[in-house]
Amino acid sequence: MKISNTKATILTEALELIQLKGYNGFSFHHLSEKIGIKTASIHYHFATKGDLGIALVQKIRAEAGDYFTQLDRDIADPGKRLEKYFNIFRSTFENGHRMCVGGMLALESKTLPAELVAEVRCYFDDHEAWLSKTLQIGRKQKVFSFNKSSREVARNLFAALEGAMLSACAFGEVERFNAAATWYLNQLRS
Amino acid sequence: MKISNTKATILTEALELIQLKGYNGFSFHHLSEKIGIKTASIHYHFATKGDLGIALVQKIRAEAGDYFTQLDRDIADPGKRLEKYFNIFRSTFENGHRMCVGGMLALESKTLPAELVAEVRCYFDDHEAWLSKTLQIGRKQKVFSFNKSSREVARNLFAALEGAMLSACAFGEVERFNAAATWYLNQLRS
DNA sequence: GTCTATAAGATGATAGAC
DNA sequence: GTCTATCATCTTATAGAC
Repeated sequence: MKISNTKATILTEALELIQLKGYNGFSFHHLSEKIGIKTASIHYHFATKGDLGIALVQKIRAEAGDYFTQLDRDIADPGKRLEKYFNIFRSTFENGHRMCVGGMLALESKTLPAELVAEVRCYFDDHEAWLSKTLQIGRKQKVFSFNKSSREVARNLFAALEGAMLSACAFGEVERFNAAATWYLNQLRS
Repeated sequence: MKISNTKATILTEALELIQLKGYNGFSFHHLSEKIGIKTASIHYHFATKGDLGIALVQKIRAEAGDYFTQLDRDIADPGKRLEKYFNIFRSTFENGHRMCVGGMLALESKTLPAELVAEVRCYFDDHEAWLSKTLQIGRKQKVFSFNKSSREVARNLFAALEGAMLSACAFGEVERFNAAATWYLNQLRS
């Protein structure tokens, strides 16, 4: 689907603001100053703040889906594939110490509109489903080794990755993410 | 140190609000309604919202310190000690799906006063230091097994626990915390 | 599509009476 | 210590001109 320039810019800047300050930590005014547009104009594109949040998560979910397809197509080894997947998070943090938007919104769940919460859960589902599939393939190829179901391990791994991002954010240190991610990966390798 | 009744009540209710909605998701008005006191009265006890946050983290740090002492004294086996430590997080979540306050504030760091951020980092340091000590003892007793320094593993483990809480909060499911925590623990056991 | 103007409520904080 | 009253500011959102 084609999205107008302004609409896309709003989503891009809103993403950064949420990753840095959270949904409750940014306002239409912050957005308007970053973009150089009045708050009323933002409301033209997104009726409410909740609508903006929903559109934002839908957009990043679609982008993640495309990236998953790309990883599956371009990288044969499930181990390398997983490493490359980890880079999404690392790059996010390296780009101004941003948090994963899904994890950020997850912690703010109790203050968000229900439809946005639902979208955030779909975000988790997407990642966990891809991880599950990748882990399963890797186990079949003897690249990974684990006892529980791939679905459960995927959940644990994704949770751990979110925690690694949180820890990195707490101190502003990428190294915290890297060390944790490496540890998790080594636990899974055969 | 002795803390007046009202002051203690404010801290107790503020803790719940932050664990549920985050620092930016709660207001003095929310607090005042829960406690049955006017917002002006809260300002008598804590000059600013930041001061309230700082006092709150200092209080829970002190309580955690007491609990660490208690665990070290009462539970001989490092494995059991760690399991019991995990219960802090489990109970927190089971009590109304609350997030760990340290992890919540960590993600809001970029919107918090500097002194509060420093306090949050001390909170992380406290937990990681105790975990490091416990892991080291456990390794000496062949209860745990790991290659890296106990300090690094402690960081990875604490990050993973925060992630497990985040994941549980995302879906409102304790099981997500339990499954992740069990997995982490099994990775460490000899 | 974007603007000005404005509404209506929330928010952190203070002054001064009781 | 707690209250009423009040403040300045911020926040989401709308109406209507351009």
